[in-house]
Amino acid sequence: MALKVELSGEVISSIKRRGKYLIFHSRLGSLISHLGMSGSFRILSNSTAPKKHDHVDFILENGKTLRYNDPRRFGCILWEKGDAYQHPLLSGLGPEPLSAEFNEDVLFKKSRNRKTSVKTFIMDSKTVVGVGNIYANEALFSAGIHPKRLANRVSKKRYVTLTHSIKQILLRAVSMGGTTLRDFTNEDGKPGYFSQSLQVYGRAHKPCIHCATTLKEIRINQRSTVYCSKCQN
DNA sequence: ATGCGGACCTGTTAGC
DNA sequence: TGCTAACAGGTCCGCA
Repeated sequence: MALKVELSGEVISSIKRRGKYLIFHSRLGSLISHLGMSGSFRILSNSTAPKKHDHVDFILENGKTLRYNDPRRFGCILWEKGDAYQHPLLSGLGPEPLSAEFNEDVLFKKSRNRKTSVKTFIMDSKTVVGVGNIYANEALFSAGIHPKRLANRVSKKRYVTLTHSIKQILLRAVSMGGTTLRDFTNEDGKPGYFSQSLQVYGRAHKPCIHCATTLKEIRINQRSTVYCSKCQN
């Protein structure tokens, strides 16, 4: 039972981001979208023929079309006529990683009753948003913390370091246009260059850049986890 | 409440 | 070279 929304003539008043969700605001309500692992929005001329995995077009009055493409279909587009931030997918999200609300005190406090691994903990969107598998791996290496260490067994001092690492890695990755592993590109169709700066992710069985120990790879929650057994504990 | 495994879907790559 | 299996950047859900 699809929800039908009449958007003809509606004005997109703003486009915001919360975590990895995009929110298109208009007078009637908000469109909430997530790109999943493979989704993209592109601006095209109205006459551009659809290609494989194009799913949604927003025909704009300036002769352009905003087109949503998602091969793997892990992404979504939802309509919320009320307050988008009260939507169940958004209401429980933790702080933005680059905001002042994300700091060592908050992270440490949240960790105290958590018996899961610190990697799972920082990838949990209720803890903090924006830390995906790649950046979790990189941040833990940078902070010298073993990914399987329990969240409640990480000291305050180390959460200070970890908080700093998360912020710094995300800032650097964003400034370099993100991390292209396969086919991700930015709005100009160019790849992100942070993959060239990755220190552990994708480097399993290669030498640690600090101590030359062979990097180990394990699975945590079915996600690839690479770390240095000497530098991280 | 928390933690874990499974699910969603398709394309690419690794391995036989 | 060709087929098959495993794996991939995310995150929600349901069950224990």
